[in-house]
Order: sequence, then C-alpha cells, then structure tokens
Amino acid sequence: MEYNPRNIEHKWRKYWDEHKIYQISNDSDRPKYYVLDMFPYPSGAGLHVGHPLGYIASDIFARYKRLSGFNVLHPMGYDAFGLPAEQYAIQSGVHPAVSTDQNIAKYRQQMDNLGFSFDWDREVKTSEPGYYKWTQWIFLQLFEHFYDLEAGNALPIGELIARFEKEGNRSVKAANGQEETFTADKWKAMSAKQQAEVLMNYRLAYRRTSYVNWCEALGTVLANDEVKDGLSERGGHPVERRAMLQWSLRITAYAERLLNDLDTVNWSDSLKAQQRNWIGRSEGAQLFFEVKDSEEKIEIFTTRPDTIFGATYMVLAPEHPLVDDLTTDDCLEQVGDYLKYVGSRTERERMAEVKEVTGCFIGAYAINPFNGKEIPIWIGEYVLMEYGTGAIMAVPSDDERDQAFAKKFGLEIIDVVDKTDYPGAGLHDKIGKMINSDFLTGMEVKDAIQATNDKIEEKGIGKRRINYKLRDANFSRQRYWGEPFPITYDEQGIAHANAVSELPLELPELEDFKPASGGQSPLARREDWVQLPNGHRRETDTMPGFAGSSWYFLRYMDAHNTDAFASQEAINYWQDVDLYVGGTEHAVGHLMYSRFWHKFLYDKGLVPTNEPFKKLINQGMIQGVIEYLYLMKEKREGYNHFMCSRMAAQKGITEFAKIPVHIDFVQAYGSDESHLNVDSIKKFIDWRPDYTDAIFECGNGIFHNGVFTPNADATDSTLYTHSEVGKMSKRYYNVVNPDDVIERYGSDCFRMYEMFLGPIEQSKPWNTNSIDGVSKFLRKLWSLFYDEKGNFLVAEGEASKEELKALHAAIKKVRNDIERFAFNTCVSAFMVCVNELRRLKCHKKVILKDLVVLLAPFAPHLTEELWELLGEQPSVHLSSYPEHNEDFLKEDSTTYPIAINGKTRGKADFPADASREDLSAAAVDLDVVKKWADGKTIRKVIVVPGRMINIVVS
RNA sequence: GCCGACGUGGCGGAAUUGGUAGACGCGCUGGAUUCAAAAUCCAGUUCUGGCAACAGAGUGUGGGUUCGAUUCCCACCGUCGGUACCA
Repeated sequence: MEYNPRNIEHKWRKYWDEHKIYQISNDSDRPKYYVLDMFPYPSGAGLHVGHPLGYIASDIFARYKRLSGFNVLHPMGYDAFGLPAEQYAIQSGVHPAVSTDQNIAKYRQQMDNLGFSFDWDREVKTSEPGYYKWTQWIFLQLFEHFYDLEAGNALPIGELIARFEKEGNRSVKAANGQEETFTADKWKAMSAKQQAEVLMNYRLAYRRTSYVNWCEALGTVLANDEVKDGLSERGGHPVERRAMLQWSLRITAYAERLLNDLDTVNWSDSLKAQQRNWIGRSEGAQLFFEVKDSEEKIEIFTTRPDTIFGATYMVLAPEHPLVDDLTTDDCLEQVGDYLKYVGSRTERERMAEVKEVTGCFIGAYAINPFNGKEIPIWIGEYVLMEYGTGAIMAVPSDDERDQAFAKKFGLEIIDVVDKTDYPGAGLHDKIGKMINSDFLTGMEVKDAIQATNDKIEEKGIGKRRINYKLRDANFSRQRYWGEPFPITYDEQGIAHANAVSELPLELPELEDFKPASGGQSPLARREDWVQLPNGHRRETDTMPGFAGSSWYFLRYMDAHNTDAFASQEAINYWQDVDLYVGGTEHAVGHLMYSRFWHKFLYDKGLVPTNEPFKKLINQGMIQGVIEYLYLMKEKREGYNHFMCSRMAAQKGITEFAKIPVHIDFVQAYGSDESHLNVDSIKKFIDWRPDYTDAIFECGNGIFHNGVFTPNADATDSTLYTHSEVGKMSKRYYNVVNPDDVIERYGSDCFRMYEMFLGPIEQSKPWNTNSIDGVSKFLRKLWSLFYDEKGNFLVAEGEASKEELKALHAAIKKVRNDIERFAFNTCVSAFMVCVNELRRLKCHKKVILKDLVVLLAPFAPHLTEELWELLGEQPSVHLSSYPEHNEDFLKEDSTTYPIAINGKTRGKADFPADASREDLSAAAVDLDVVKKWADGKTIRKVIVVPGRMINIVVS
C-alpha cells in the first residue's frame, strides 16, 4: 500500500475540525504556554511559500508543548485594517470590509491546508466593531492618563488636575509638552479652553500640531516607516512635510523603561540593538547661551560639554523659533534667501545630499557662558529641529559636521582635546586630554565632562540631561479603513472623550472612499455623522494600522468578551506570550508600540506582566529567484527590441533593461543553466505581445519571428536568463503558491521541507528541487508499516538493543533541538532514525509508537494515521512526548580518536568505563602511537574521557 | 559612517560547553532491477597525489591563545540586515 498524503490529510483535518481537537480552555490544571504568530495583513495576493515558514515553526513548537503537558494557547487572526483595501475600494468601489473578508477567506483556506493547530474559536479581526471597541477603549485610557516621572508610571488625568488646583504645575514632574509654568491661582483663572490645552500637553494620547509625512498622491499622512528615501513605500509617490493637527501617543514617556526592560526579554541581539538604536538614548547636558543685545536665551543639548572652550559658533535649525527674533537687519536678506532655499528643497533632496554643507549667518552673537566670548550664530540645515533643542554649540575641533561647516565658512577652530596618546581614535571618540580649556586643561575627557557638568549646574546655566531619538508616535490617519476616534469637539474645539457606553464607535457607511478636500479623511464627507445634535463634531481621522495590532495578543486570551478587552481571570491565567514568532520587519514598529501599550496597561493594573513577549524568534524570509531577460536599451538593426542572452551580458554590454520573466517559461528555473528554449520564447511572446518583433540573441544564433537562425557553428538555441535572489512578489512573476506544492507532496511533506531548508532565522531562496528528499523520507517511514503489496508489517515483540538505540538517539536529538528551535536538524535526526530502522527491518510496535509521537509536531496528519494503525485512540496530541533513556545509548566500549600533537592519526576502542589512567596507559601502547611517535619522546598524554586522547611528542 | 549578524564541499546546510570537520538532504558518478523509462535499492562523492593502503592540504584572509580552534582573542576582506547630518 502506498503512502497517500491527500487522503490521509483530508481525513484527519476533518476529524480535528469535527471534534474541535484544538479548542482549548482558559481553565486547566496543566501549566500554560502561549505561542503566538504575528498575524497577517490579508492582502489580495494570498499566501506564498514564504509566509508559512514562521507559522509552521510555531505550530511545531505549540504541538510539542501540548505533547509535553502544557495547556497551549495558539491562536490566529487578521490585521484587517489597512491602506491596500482602501486603495482597492477607491479603484473598484468594493467596500474594504467586503474585499478584506474575501481575502481572509482565502488566507483561511490556505492556512487550513497546512494542518495548523490554531484554536480558530479565538480568531480576531481588528476591523470588527467587537474588536475595535477595545482598541478605542485603550485609546481613551491613554487620553485620560498622564505619565508621572516620579512615580514612574501612568496616572489618571484627574490626579493631575487635583495637583494643578493645589499647587500649579511647578512641582509636577511628568512627561509633557508644557512649556510655561503656572501656579494654582493661575490655573484656576484659566478658561476651560486654556485648561484643556494645558492638559493636552500631559495626556498620553494628545493632539498637537506636528510635522507629518504628507503624501499628496495618496492623500494621506504616512508613518516614518512607510516612507523610503522621501518616497512613499507604496506607489513611490513624493512625500513632503506638512504641519497638521494630529493625534499623537506619548511613547517618549516610556523611553527609559522601553530601553531598560530589553534586558529582561529573550530576544536576539540584533533586534535589541535595533530597538536601542531607535530609542537612541544619549547622556549629556542642557545648556543656555545668552545672546548679545537680547533678552533671549538659546537652549542647546550637548553630549560633549567638556568641549565648551572650543565652541566657536552656534547653529540653529532653520525652523528654530528664535531665528526671526535674532536675525539682524543687515542679515535679513541673506537669511530670507537661505530660508527660501531650505523651504524649496524637498525632504528627498535633503536626504540625498546629506553631505552638502549649507548655512547662513544671522548677524547675532551668543555669549559663551564659560569665558564670555562672543560667538556668531548661524542657521544650517544640518541641525534638525526635531532632535534635542534644535540648536547646537558648534565645536569644529571635535565634531566632523561642525568642522566641515567651519571650514566651508571660514569659522575659527580651537583645538581643545589632545589625542596624540590615542592614535587611531576618531574625532567622535570621547578620549584624550583637554587643552586650551581653562580649568579643564590637563584633565582626561571623561573627567572633564563630569567637571563641566558640575560647573554648569553650579552656575545655574543648565543641567545634566538625557535625550532620546525616539519621537512621539503620530496616531492620526486621513483614511477610511481604520478605527474611528471616539472623540468629539465642542464649539470651542475642546476634545471630549465619548462615553465608554457609546463604544464601539462604528465606521459609518460610505460610497466613495476618496479622501475629502484638504487632505481630510473620507469620513468628513458624512456630515450627518460628523455633526452631533448637541453641537459637537466628531473627529474624522482614523487610527493607524498599529493601533489594532498593539494589543491583539491579549484579545486571544478571551476573544468574545463584551465587557472588557479580556477578563482579568483570562489574563491572569495566560499572563503573557511565551514565544512570539514573526519577521524582523516589525522590529521597531509593531514591537515597540506593543511594548508601550502593554506597559501602560501594566501601570493600570490590567495586565500582570511588564513585557508582553518573553521570547521572540525572527523567521527569515523565503526569497524568490527572479529570472531576468536583458533588453538592449538602444535599438539595433531596425528592430524595436533586442533581447540578449546572459552570455551577451557577460561580454561587457552594460546598457540593459531587465525584464522579469514568468518562471513558468524558464527551463531549469533557479539554476545556473536557466534559459528559454525556442518553445518557451514563443510562450514568452504570447505572454508579452509587445515583444513580438523582438530579436532574441540566443546562445549561438538569432531567434526572430518564430524562426531560429543559427550562426555557422551553432548548436545551442537557448536564450539564457540571468537570475537574482529577491522578494517573492507578483511583479517578478516568481510567486510559488504553497497550495501547489501541497497538492503534489502533501502538507506534512511541505511542513518538514520548509523546516529542513535551514535555520528558521535565516533568509533563503525557495527551491523546490530537494523536496524529494523529504518526500522519500515520509515514504520510507510509511514502509515501516506497510510493504509494497499492502501487507501490514507492524508486529508485537520486544525491541532489540540496536533498535532502542536508534530510537532513543533520535528522541534525545529531537527533544534537544526543538528546544533551541533547530527544526532543520530535527528532520535530519528523523531521517537517520528511519534509515536505521529500515536497515534493521524493525517493524515493532514498541519502537514505532514512540517514533510516531516524536514526529507528531512535524507531520501531524501522517502521525495521526500511523497512530491509528498502531491501534491507538485518535488524537496523538493527547499522549505524552517520549523521553530518552540514556541507558539505551550507552556502549560497552567507546571509540576514541587518537591524536598526536593535536592531529588525529587513528582511533581505538576502549571499555566505556575505563579510567583516565587506564586510557592513558593503553594509548601509548597503540600501534598508531608507536608509528607516529617513533624516535620522539612522549611529553604528555591528554585524556578527555569519552571524547579523545591526545599525545604530545617532541 | 555607525550598529548588528554572518562567511564551512558543486548546492542547502550539520558539528550543544574548544576535542574524529563536512551529519542529513539535493546533485553527480557507478552498479542492481526493468524490453525501456519512472520509481526503488546498493556503493562512491571536500580538494590534491596514488590502483590501493596511505600521505598532504583544508571551515573568507593574516596573526595570536591552546596539547588541540569552524568554535575564543586581535586586525583585515567580503556578504546580508538595520540606521543615517541624533549634536
């Protein structure tokens, strides 16, 4: 009887479904384990072979944990709000909810085809009112809280108001954007609107005028990570900076905790480094410079206060608010010109020409607080308004950018750090001895920084300060397909939270999804929805994609709860995510926002853990091979197109356009010999009729108008393609659909093959070539149960020593490797074991039973079938994962490699229980040793019991 | 530039704390079976020399520590990912 994966897989999937095998309870005696996948955005293209990589890995681990006695939460859902569905709606008029549901149905069908053990009863969709009710609810909590820096957590805004009423804001240490201080009396004297504005400066969700990445073509604001090189990631449209009134989340309040708590999670170094980088903590000093003939003071931030005596000028960002006030009359014109020039430059140009030095003197002078020296004030593009204070003291001797600027504009350079003791040290390194620096002269840089900081604080001209690169997160999108804000504005424009009883605030129906005028959200066109009877108007922006995805893992714990985002019992049972599997592309976006929301909920006492994701595995991407034809850019010999083979490309012709070719036409796809033969060139022309009249220069001839004309010596009529490894994407025609592979080999085979490709963290190109090896393995396993004639071979009887050894070696290896997520070597271990059992002709039930359970996480359908064949009750997952017995692996004798001076020269068997002394004595008598030590003296014998013996001679 | 990861046969990749480098799979070569093919099975397969036994070289390059280094340290080269005028 043959192994027929399709029948087996259908049978068991149906069984699992009917018996709700993977439905799990929030109430169990077993310890909990939470295995989470990053939920997908359901795009129209469906899943390709790369998507399931992480899902397979997490499914294996979830099944392994289930077999090991854990109550495992392993859910799946959809990140269903997003721009593509809205773009599609604009083009086609199909409501995003409809197209999203269609896509979800397709995803679901594809995922079902892979045999995952998800508990689908807990499925979440971020676009469902029952879900986004709680996204809105959490937003309102953020709106109603501020961050108390002294308490180190979030507190209700009511407490802040109470403190303002008692003592104003002078003593309040909170994360805020409030600039003025006020007394209690002043607070009480403020109008309702003024008070509301002040409170806005403290709220964790707040509204402010901010510069945003505005994309005219898409009619919306984009997140930083949606902009690449000044162009929108989607569509590649130009992006400009525009000031808009926007909702923001005060993630900066949590910067320090987000940074420190990275030490408590089990994530990869590179991911932690990315987050640290993004948070960008730097220690330094805030310092005020007085301005000559002015009341104004310029506030700067520096990490090198020690170089203060080398500060020979100052630079303000062009957008700095003081620029207007400080510019002197005789400089008005040049400053005006410069500002005009800066304004004319798009973000893209600024980024492209980073190294170009531009700037302008504004006529004013600042006073160095340490030596009273007057130093000129400039403005320059290289100083960014968004970082620090938007102003710097320039120390050209110790900062490359300042130096370039000073050299270009002929500004004074004073050396203040002597680095002659540190050859090879860069300008930026904080080492050296201070010179030309008054009281600092002679000190090491490290000490000088401390000394200067002390002096700054003593003089009252500034403070030690910590600065972060992390910016508050922009939380407004001018889109339809997102969560509406549960916020209304009264006649004065004061923002009011909707009552919780009014949640969810559902998206109103629309017929046209285009943005409204002035870059407003499409929602603004539903005047009847926006205008409320009490005179209030609704917020028309919607929340960004990361809103719904910042907390979804909590919803799975109690997905149908209508009274809370999840019940406290459920949350206290499941606690946090033990294992999170997903791509690195979310390293600084999703993972940062989720941690922030989680910490806020923790402060509120709503979740028991400080961090949401204990362990994180980043699966690599499965890439595609892109096959290109090269098209000569110049026309040749009167023909419109001239396709060149790879050979021609290698001849040094460089003027090519690359045309991706559909992989179906390519022979030996993905290999060195990828090419189109005459038939496939014809297919290619049918597919791309625009190249009908093209000339194809093949290996040794010309193909044109359906005819191949060989050169004199030609035998080769193929057109070579050039392959590159890249994204698997529709536009490269290289997408491999898992359904096709599964159709042919079965999903157990597909699962094991994806794992067998290599370590999960690694990116690698998809290549179906070697899947046969895994397929062969499964058939070999099957052949332990049935022979070709269909005779059932499984027998009772005691296992032999060798059989036990083969089994237990596999158990040991697989158990160990699963724990460290080395699933590729697990598959190898299975292969070794099955080969050995076949060699031993072992069909014994005692052995096969354990082997089947061992394999269950990897090939769940097949193992269910085999489990049944062994006469067991269905649901292999209810049994327990086998443990290895070291006794079966013990040998009577151990084979030792014998090395002379570290170089292995032979091997010898010794009794397994031989002592170090016995081994040492026996080793020197060996023939190999005599041969290699001939004429030399044995200096030392190094014996590592069980490992090796090394004999040192000279 | 900075931060992080990595570099092993023809290919994907093994080698858990330094201890027989190349497990397992693909591919390739030879053989068995077959009218033939597919499938299956057996043997071989790091490179160089040799019929062979065997010998030499070998984990990006150069150096170091060690009885012994793919593994640890230093410098360099290369690939990938992130980030970018962050004061």
